[in-house]
Formats: sequence, C-alpha cells, structure tokens
Amino acid sequence: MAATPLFRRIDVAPAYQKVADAIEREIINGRIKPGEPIGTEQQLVAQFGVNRSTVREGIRVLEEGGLIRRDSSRRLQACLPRYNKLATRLSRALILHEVTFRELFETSMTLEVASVEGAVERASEENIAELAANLERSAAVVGNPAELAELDAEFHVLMAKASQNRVLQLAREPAAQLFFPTTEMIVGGVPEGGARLVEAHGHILDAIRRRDKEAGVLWTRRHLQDWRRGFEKIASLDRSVEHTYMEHAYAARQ
Amino acid sequence: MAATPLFRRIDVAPAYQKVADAIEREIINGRIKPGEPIGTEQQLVAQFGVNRSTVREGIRVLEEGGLIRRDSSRRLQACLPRYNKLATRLSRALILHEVTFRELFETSMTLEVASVEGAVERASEENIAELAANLERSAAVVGNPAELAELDAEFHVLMAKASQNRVLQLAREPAAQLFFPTTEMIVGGVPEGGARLVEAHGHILDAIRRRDKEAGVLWTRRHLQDWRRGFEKIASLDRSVEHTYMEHAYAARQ
DNA sequence: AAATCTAGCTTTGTCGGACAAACCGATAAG
DNA sequence: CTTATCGGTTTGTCCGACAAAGCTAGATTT
Repeated sequence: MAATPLFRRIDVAPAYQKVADAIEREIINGRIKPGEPIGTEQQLVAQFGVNRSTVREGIRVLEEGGLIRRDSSRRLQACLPRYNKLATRLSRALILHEVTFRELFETSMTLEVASVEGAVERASEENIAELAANLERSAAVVGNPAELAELDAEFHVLMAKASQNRVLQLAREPAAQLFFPTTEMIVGGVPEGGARLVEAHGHILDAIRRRDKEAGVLWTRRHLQDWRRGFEKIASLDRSVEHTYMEHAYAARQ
Repeated sequence: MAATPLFRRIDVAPAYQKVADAIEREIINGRIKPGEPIGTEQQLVAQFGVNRSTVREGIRVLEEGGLIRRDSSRRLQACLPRYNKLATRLSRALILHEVTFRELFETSMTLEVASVEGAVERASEENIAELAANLERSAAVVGNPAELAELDAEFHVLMAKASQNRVLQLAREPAAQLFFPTTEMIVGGVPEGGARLVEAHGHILDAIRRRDKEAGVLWTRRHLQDWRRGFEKIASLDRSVEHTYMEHAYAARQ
C-alpha cells in the first residue's frame, strides 16, 4: 500500500450535474422566478468556471426536467413545468411497465369521480362556460369519432380544471393520456356511442351546474362504464397497453 | 429577395434532440430491452455520424428522462423509469405551482382510499407480510417521530403496492412525496400522535387481512383526518407548500 | 497451477478552441 | 417612418486533447 493519499474523492457528482443542481436550486428557492432569464451560456461558463460543453450538458438536464426553456430567440429562461410534458414521461413509463387497461380504467374511474366531485363543489362560472362550449362543439360532431374523441379528452381536462385542485389535475394526467386516446376506437365501434357520450357529458355538466354531487358521480360512473363496455368489445382489459397503441398516443404528444 | 432557396429549413430539431429521439424510439418500441447496453459514446458517434459532444447532450436528455442509466462501470444501458424519480419531478412542479396543502390533502384522501380498496381486494400474502413487518417496526419506534414518519410513508407505499395497480401506485406518488414528509412534524406535535398512527395502521392491515373493504376505508379516512387535524394545529391548509418545507423533501430525495 | 500484480487499452468527464447559421441591435437608405 | 444592411452575439456543432477510473490480459509470485 503506497503512501496514503489522505482525504480525497469527495467530489462524487460530475460537474454538469452540479451546474444543473445549482441552477435548479435557484429556481426552486424562488431566487429566479419563472419567466426570468438565466443568462447566456457564456455567462454561465464564467460564473461556474467550467467549460461550455459542461454547461450545455447541465442545461440539457434542466430543459428535459421542464425547469428551463428557450424562448423564441433561444435565450434561456426559467419556466413553470407544464404538467402535460411531465405527464408524457409518466405515460411513457407506464407503457414500459406494461400496465394493463384494467389498471388504467380502475384508476381513471377513481380520479374522474374525484374530479367531478370537486367540480360540483367548486366550479366557477368560467369553468362552466368552458364545459358548456365544449359540449356544444361535441354535439356538433357527434358523428365524427376522431373529433369527438378529442373533445371528450378536453371535457375531462376541463372538469379536472373545474375542480380547482391542481394536484388532482396533475395526478390524473398520466393515466388520462393513455386512457382517452382509445375513445376514438370505441365511439367508432359502437352504434349510438357518440350520442351516449354527449348525453353523459350533458348530464354531468347539468349536475355541476345544479351542484348535485350524486348525479355528477352517477353520470361520470356511467360514462366510464360505457367506455369499458365499448373497450371490451374490442380488446381484453387485461392486455397490456400495446406498443401499437402507444404509437398513437406518441404521435399526438408534440 | 435573392434566388429563392426553394425548400429548406425542415430540419428543425437540433442534432442532440434527434439522437435522443432515435434512442428513445428504440427503447419504447422494445428493440432495446431494459437492462440491455446502449453502446459506448464512441459507438454512438460512429452510428449517428455526429460529434461526441452532441451525443453526450442527447444522452443527458435521456438520462434525465429516466430511460437510460449508467451501470456500475458507467456504461450506458436502457432501464425501466423509476416511478420515484419521475415523481420527484412532478413534486417539484407542484411546489413551483404553489399548490396548497388542502389540494394535497384532498387528492391524497382520494388516492389512499383507492389504494386501500385495491389492497383489500387483491393483496397477496407477500404484500400482507410486508405490511405486517412494517407495522411491527413502527410499533417499536412509536416514540421517535422521525423514524415513525419514514415508516408511515413506507406503509402507504406498500399499501399502494398491495393494490396491485401500478397506475395507482404512480398516480399517488407525486402527492405522497409532498404529503408524507409532514408526518414527522405532526406526530411530534401531537401527544399520543404516534400511538394513534400505529393503531390506525393496525386496523387497516387487519381490514386488508379480513378483506373487509368498509373497515379499511373507514380507518384510512380516520388516519388521514388525524393527519389533517394535526396539520391544522401547525399551519393553515390553504397555505402553499412552503419553500422551507420543500427543502426538507428535497434533501431526502437522493 | 492458482492467485496476484502490473501495464496497457478503453471509456468517461472535462477542457480549449473553432466556425457556420441564426438572431439582435443599430445604423444607413429609401 | 419604413426598409435594408452590417456587425456583434449566441447557439449548435465540430475537432482534438488529456486525466482519471475501469477493464483486460499478460507477467509475476507463491
């Protein structure tokens, strides 16, 4: 054993990670507010005393995490992570873990019911107006599965928004991203499927308007059970979320 | 206007992004299975025909997304995204959006009740054994708020696991990461708080064993209501998840 | 011969410098 | 006042290089 070096190797984290962590801390602690500029790469190089390549690797980490973005002119700025983008990562994880539609359905049922309960309790006039507008557009495309499916997904997003609970909004997003794209197949495959969907939405909105929680929950349950019946005509609930289906959700993520 | 270039600038995505997308596609489509090696940076340079710096930026993106990691010897390999790590990103987002404990509590109530219902229905012997082991350890540290809080968080993770629903497991994680770290403050601040917590866990486990859904839900509700009462002695539910508290959750994330 | 050591090759993390394209700002021209 | 032009910046990418750590395989020791 050679002369003991005596204290070394505490560094552990690579420099690019430290750069990312340092910037992240500033943002989380609120010293850099969303929308504020981070500075140019050159400035970061000067501040951290590392090479630009290293800074850039750190930036990529934060960018992927949704903490910073580049504005129109490509300058760096802090930003509020979009639920949507993060949820996409989670949806991807769910696919890789090969979850089944049964798991998806069960959890969505829980979360959508919670959404409607919150919406019945706390929906604002504006929330209700948005839902009403969505319903109107839905009624107009009742024969078009593709457009109707998109509006259905939006209806449920609006319902979560109307619950005024952002944690719930975020929690339902990953499952919803995988769940709702199937609507198109189902509505297209079941006669009167579109009409039933719009009818359910109508009753749900009505319940929210009347602050009638029981009715809201009842119709939300029916609505999802309808989905389930439709789905089971096409595939087994216990099959994993297929890669083929994944590609569908995937193409739409941009 | 000079001689029109006639078709250009479709490229849009920078090279490092394309590298990341290309590797991501291979993993999502299953052509590279979790655990399999991606190859060295040098090989990727050769395959994609770009510079190593560019490849490395792409790698950082995927690493942050949880799709690839470096094994003990720092070689790249595909991996299954850990819910935990992704949930950390979401928790961070929730903090930045300044959600309140009321939102957190409401959503956690929904998700924990769903967890216990699933656990009552589907918990395996192994799940029950894990919960029992946790309970035993909890009983032993009933006077130590820090350790008890950690075991409480674990109990709820195990309950979600016992529900055999991975979508639910994932959906509850972000809220749980913010919710449960407060347990320590609460248990420490309320006399008999530790004993009540362990008692509740005991009743919940008992209900799962007996497949008694009603009792399971009842005790889970009581357990969370206890948390709420304790919390309201310390702070207002309508205050946003404070930065100070955030730092607590933050330090523990590694 | 089996275990151990050592030297060399590989790979990663980091650095410095370079350049084209896009963008910004300000000035000059209509 | 609007439009065109010209530098100066900044980003995205490339090249080459090197120290530290890991791995491999031949050399050495027991």
